[in-house]
Amino acid sequence: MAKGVTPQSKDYNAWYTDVVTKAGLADYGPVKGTMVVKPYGFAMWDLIKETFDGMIKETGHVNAYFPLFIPKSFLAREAEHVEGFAKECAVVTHTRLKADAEKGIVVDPESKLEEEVIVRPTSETVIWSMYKKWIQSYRDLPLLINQWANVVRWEMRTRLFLRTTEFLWQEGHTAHATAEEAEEETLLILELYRQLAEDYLAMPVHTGLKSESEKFAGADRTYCIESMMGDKRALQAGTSHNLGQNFAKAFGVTFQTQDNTEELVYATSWGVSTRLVGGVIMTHGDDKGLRLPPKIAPYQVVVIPIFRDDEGKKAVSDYITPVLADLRDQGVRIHEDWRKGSPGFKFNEWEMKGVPLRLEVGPKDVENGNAVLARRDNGDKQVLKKEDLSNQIPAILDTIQDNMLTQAKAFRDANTHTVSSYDDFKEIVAGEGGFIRCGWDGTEATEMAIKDETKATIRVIPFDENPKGLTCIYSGEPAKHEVIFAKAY
RNA sequence: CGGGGUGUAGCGCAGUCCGGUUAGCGCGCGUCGUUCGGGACGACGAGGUCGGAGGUUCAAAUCCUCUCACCCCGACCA
Repeated sequence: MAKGVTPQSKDYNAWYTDVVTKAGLADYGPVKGTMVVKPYGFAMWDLIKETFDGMIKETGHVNAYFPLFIPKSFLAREAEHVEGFAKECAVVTHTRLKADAEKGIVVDPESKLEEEVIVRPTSETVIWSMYKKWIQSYRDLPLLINQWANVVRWEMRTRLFLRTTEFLWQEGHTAHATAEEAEEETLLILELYRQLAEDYLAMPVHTGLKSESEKFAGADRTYCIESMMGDKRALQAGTSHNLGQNFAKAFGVTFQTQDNTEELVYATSWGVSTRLVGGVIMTHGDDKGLRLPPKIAPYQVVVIPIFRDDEGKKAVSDYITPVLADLRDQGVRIHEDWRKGSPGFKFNEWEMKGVPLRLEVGPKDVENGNAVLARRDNGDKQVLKKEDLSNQIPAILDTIQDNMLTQAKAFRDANTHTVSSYDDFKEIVAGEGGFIRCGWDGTEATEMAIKDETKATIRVIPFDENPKGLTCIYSGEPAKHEVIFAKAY
């Protein structure tokens, strides 16, 4: 592994790419814009997945799987939806290749499909085509299905984890008898996303509503969790959509009510993706590399044994193994690095990989009944008695988890500005950056004008807004909403 | 799709302007030895269709033509 990463202050984008590749999270795939998630990165995704999967199951959702391929015509059923996704769809037009003397291998023109098939950019359309078959009566509702899947959006500019041509996510698709229930579901999921982000990823988020121009194509309303990265730009980390009756209309999904009338079904959809991994990297990372919150760290503790020869190695092993067994019994994820090589090298490597706690065990410790524990979140190093390790370490991991959220929140708050003049607004966006809270008159014209002039967009209309007495930052009209502007990923 | 750039060992690069021994360097990799509490060192070694095709020439990584790929910057996006 090459030494170090590009410092954040020098080039944040280079820092990000360095961390992702050097910490062994992901690599570039052979097709432009594709990503190979390497084992260490996938372990993070697995933990995120397990966590959220548990949350949705506790709230009555079930998993299923719908096909990757969708008839092209389905996409066009919902007008806004097609407009939103048509430009980035991969299309399957043929079903086989054949050998060619000159070019080696070519698409067999004989195999052209009657109806072309698209690779799902999201699954609303296939799912609602099926829901039409499955829903007849109010007794079939609510239908609360989720799937863990890959989707393809042919983006022009890609970045590992943040925006790749193919990515992994979960997409929930629910059907309800009433508008109220659908809204309740949308907000329930948003709350689960907030918990996932804050309680597990230690990533503080604003919750709220997207503006019309930023909402999902085909939704009535899009709610989101929005967070601040280390370069003060915003990351949309999860979205929960109230789809109203739009997809029910498009696919003719109706149900019979208790009093025997026919009504259109209400829908929601919601998703979080591998982008969350990128969010964790950019929320917590520093110039030494990754810093992982314990709850989603593949390894919560890395053990660096220090020894000279086989005899010393055995002494350390005999000394520490029972302690590690005890910790593992408590559910602590531990990695032991018994490789040959200098401890200093290993320290740096595991710091790069963001392991929350490092346990150093060497001859001095064996002699004195100690071990050295170093925290990744704040660099603290302390000597602990061997007997204290197995009860102290889980507690310290909790402390680290809390501290990382606190740090991230403090950073976000320190870089959030409340402004009342457009000059100040522009100065902040062009200069130090960060989130800007201000009044907005609620018009798309204002939103677009600000975007054109500054590149900042409305990230969220937060639930905790207080527009009373505010005027629009741009038009000077009375503010309809207090919103958060920022440059976004 | 516009503008800019780069393709030479696993990675990062030099060499190309001005053609000429066996194509180099750093990191990494392998073996052996000494090291080992904050990125150790030595010795030996493996590894190349110089992005691809065609051309000029006694001779091409180097010159010419064509082509492919990727990266960066702009218009779209979880």
